[in-house]
Amino acid sequence: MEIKPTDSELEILNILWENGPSTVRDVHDVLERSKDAGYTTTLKLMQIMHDKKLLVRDETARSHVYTANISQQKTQGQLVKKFIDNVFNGSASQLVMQALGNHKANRQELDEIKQLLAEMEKKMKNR
Amino acid sequence: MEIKPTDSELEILNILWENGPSTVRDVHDVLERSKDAGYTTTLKLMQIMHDKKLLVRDETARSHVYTANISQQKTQGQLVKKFIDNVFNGSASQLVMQALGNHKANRQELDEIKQLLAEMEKKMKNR
DNA sequence: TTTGTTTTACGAAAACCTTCGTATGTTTGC
DNA sequence: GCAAACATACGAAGGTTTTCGTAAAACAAA
Repeated sequence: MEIKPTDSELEILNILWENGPSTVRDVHDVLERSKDAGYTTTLKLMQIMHDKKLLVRDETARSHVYTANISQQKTQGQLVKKFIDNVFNGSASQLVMQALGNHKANRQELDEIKQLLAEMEKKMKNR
Repeated sequence: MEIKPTDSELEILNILWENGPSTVRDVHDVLERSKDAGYTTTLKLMQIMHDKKLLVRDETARSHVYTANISQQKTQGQLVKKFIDNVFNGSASQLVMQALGNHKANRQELDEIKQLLAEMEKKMKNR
């Protein structure tokens, strides 16, 4: 099952993942803070995402309540995989180098990454 | 200066970065191995990329010779930045975790990343 | 020279994404 | 009840990307 949300769709998915089930109005209010778009634009986008099964909705109330129908984890995973293939010819570590090199991570983030690396090393030895 | 090649354009850029200056025929032959597209499609794409200044070309010979006009480094950097913003709300380390978690890097790659991490830590302390 | 191959240029169709206007129906508050 | 506010549905315009057919020019070989 291929997942490839567009940039606009990703914006909406991010809001839904963050805030949980929301109406078009809810999403639009968040979107409006960073973007300039009409209400019906957001509505239309979410309707199309519903058609594409990216969202499910509860039509009980007049204001439909939308929920993301794909997990953030899985979506990010697929997008990263595709990105690595397209941009780094399949080399994950090259992507990591780029990401770490250009963006300064803070102490906590560095510690988390170090820990992950340590775990990966352990797994490699145990084989 | 905003750079945002499409996926198709990126395929061509990757070939040019890999192989150096090439004719449309050269690029198309490579492309054909992994994709199914007509020659004029590749031609048109490269002409458009030329219009967009993504490529430069030498028209001396009948078969024009195209060269990438943006560096792989810089392009990857911009794409990673945009990707992190869109998909991981700006958190580079989250991307790193995803990339490292799902794709298994080999020993050498792990070492390179460890070294990079060490350097970043050193820089943090010296401040 | 003539025929066939290769190349560029160009137009246009098809698909997709984004945006918005308008119609229509529902709800709320006075 | 009625006007104002709010919601959905829908069509269509405008933009971009991808694809391909066709024409014209350059070249190669017989």
